[in-house]
Amino acid sequence: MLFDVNDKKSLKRRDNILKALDEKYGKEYICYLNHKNAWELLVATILSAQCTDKRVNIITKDLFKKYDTMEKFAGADISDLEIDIKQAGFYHNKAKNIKNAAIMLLEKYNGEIPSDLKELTSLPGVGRKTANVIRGNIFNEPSIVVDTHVKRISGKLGFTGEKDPVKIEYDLMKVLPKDHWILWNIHIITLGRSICFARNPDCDNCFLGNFCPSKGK
DNA sequence: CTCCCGATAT
DNA sequence: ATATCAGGAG
Repeated sequence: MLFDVNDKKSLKRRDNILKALDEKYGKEYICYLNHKNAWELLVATILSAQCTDKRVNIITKDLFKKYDTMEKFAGADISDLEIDIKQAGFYHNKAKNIKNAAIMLLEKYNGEIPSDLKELTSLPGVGRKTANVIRGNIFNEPSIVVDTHVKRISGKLGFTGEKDPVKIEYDLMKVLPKDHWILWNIHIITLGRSICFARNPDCDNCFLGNFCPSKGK
């Protein structure tokens, strides 16, 4: 049961889902990663790859005290930084990427975080998902973040049949009204962590009910 | 497609 | 033991 932009029932079902999400979770652009500025959000988002945001917030609490400027990350001893972020997993890559991203930002961007997708993804460790988090959260640019929850649940809801995150992003751009692009990720993460679990979705207690074609599966 | 990788829940 | 977690790069 795939979404069809020319089908009134599809549009109605989409609107019902968006309305239910808005009423349940609100329309505020909340962020689950603790940060005080754009750079800290970038670091936290790099760390969040294949790691819970809860764990990231534990790590960054001390990390952002020890490295309180971009310059300190740029000059960090890589072995020390690896230990500081080890609990996030993939720590060799992440430590190197965070340090090199800081260096590149200071050299090429005067220490400012760019808003352009190409410029953001040119930074080491920053892919499309991380770049869109920054664009949406820091610059308020309509952008769809396709993470593991959006990938899984957008498929369940019949909003995409794709598996490639970029194709999913383009499908969702057609399905979702632009004022819900940023909200979609926030709402779907909240839903995915509380009801629509990856392992064992709690369909019986899901407020989307029959709006979801995958109910009970 | 594979590798990177620790912490937690089931 | 295994699946999963705000993915990215080679």
